[in-house]
Amino acid sequence: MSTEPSPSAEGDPALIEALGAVAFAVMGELTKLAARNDLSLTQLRMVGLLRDRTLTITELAHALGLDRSSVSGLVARTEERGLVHRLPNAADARSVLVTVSPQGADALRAGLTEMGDLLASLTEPLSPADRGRLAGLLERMLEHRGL
Amino acid sequence: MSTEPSPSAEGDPALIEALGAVAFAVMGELTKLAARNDLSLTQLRMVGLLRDRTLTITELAHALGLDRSSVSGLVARTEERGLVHRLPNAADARSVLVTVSPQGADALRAGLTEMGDLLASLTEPLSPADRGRLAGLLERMLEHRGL
DNA sequence: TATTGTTATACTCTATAACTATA
DNA sequence: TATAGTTATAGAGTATAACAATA
Repeated sequence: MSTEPSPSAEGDPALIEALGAVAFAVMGELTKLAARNDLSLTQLRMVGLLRDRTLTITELAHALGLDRSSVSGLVARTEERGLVHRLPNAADARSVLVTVSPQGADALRAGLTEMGDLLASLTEPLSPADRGRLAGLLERMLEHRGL
Repeated sequence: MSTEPSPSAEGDPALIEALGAVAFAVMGELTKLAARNDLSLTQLRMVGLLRDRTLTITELAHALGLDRSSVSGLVARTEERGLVHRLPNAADARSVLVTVSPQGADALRAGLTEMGDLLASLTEPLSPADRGRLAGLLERMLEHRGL
């Protein structure tokens, strides 16, 4: 091994290729899944984030990695479909609390069920033991990034 | 184990969660990477597909999972930026052959280098042996789907 | 002054439907 | 008739900049 840092550490080309391909495959399937439930992928993500909590526009923007203005429109469109509500924040009159409506919770439940089926089918070629190994490896990657 | 088929085989919830989270993380990073290179993710994907071959609009649409009309506009925008060219197809006057320009090849090279760094950093918490295991598991999932 | 959310604007991506040129 | 590509149209997603209300 070189003693110099490797600015372009190409790593394992096969792994890079596989990670990218799996990411595209999973995202593609998730997008189709959301569309089947008459949602955009971003809307599904947002409803998922709100499943067990209430967030402000700014907090949502941070969690989704989007600009506040993007989230403002996203919430407006999702609210028009009756999946979320905007409530006044008693603690700060400038901000808005976004919550999931009962209808949104139903949509999320349906989406999550489908997602489970989908990802289960993706990992179907693996043995239960290998699935556990895969989960462990992925989780270690995520933990390291604070996810 | 039950003798009945499981219509909603929830599989391993931890694995499902991890797969989704990794897919979002990878896609997010790839999107930012493309943006840094002044490209959309779709444009980067397309240029990548054309790296070592020439494809028609219809073939591109199939490879990208998009409608031909979407690809038509995509190619037009990408051509405006000088990254691809449209050439007549001598074998069939109806169709168009899309190729990467030298400028597109440069952009792709830069993008791929960054992508290598990026995914290498994502898998950095894993030992080389674990990276090999991860690549093997992912590849088995992909092979099973004909990817 | 700083922050929260919204709006105006502009662009990309995507699909459906209708069209043309060619096969 | 069937296929390849384009165009018109529409809607979602996204960002930047400017703004009003509140802190």
